[in-house]
Amino acid sequence: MGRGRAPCCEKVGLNKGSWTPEEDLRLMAYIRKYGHANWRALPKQAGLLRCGKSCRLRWINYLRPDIKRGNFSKEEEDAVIRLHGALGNKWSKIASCLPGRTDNEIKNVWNTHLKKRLPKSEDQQSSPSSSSSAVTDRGESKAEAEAEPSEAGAVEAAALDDRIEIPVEPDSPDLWEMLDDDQVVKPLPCSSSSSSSTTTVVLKDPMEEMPDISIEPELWSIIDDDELDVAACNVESSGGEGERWLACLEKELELELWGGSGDAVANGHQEMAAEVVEGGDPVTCYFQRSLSSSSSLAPSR
DNA sequence: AACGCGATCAACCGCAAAAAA
DNA sequence: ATTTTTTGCGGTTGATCGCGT
Repeated sequence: MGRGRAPCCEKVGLNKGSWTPEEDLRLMAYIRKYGHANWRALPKQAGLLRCGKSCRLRWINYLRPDIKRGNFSKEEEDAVIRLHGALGNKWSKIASCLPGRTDNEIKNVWNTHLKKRLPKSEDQQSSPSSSSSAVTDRGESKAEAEAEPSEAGAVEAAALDDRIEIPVEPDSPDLWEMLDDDQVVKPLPCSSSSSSSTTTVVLKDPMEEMPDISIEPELWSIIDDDELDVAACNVESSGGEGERWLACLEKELELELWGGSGDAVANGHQEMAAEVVEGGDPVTCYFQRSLSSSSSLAPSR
């Protein structure tokens, strides 16, 4: 092993600053397909000129599909104030009590709105002694709110009205391996009407919470360069370019991941995994593969 | 219309903790 | 048990926007 602490990434030649739509696309596509087991290796495998740390931050604070966007409600603000009184500047702890809100977002809201709104005396008022009765905006106990997100399933699921239900072959372990925990709400037993050999997995709909992104024409040509058949998406034009792009991404990924039939799709994933190991660009590979198999994957509508 | 200023928020930086070797 | 690597956290910065003068 090397001496001393290695830098988190090779800083030279890496992009900094705001993320471009193409970078977002690459990161989303990669994580949805392969997850984020190793942030350090992720940028290279995803073909991103970014530090792993930067990718992680972008995913957690912006691209994660369960991010709640928009202004904080009064209840959320109250919860932040109470929790800050109990926990102090433990933004990640506070964020864990507010599903869909990130530590960064809460920190910003506190520093820009809530801190100055509080009377000076009230800064000390919400003391940790009140923590036993500290409740979130939904009235759950603090202990409950701090439970693992996956264990707060009922609460989380209640906030997710729109989902994608996808039949998955139970005897395709590689498919299950690729299911990101963040994406899976819960497995559902199949109804009697559906095939007895499949299990339905409920994914959060990433389209639901996505911000509007205006897409430069250049991005389409970039995607075209990767041979993504945009026209095949056939998304209604009323959705706007951002929605069109995201819907296209969603459709492509879902179709490639789940829409194909059985073994062919599973074999494709194994091949792709091998390409990743060999240092290829999985996103580009994905798009290229998508094209080559588009005849069987093309949406019918 | 132009300028200055404050507010907002995404992203970066450095450190510490946790995990792995 | 120690060292190295990776991840996560909190503080801070910088770009952008909107409002007032």
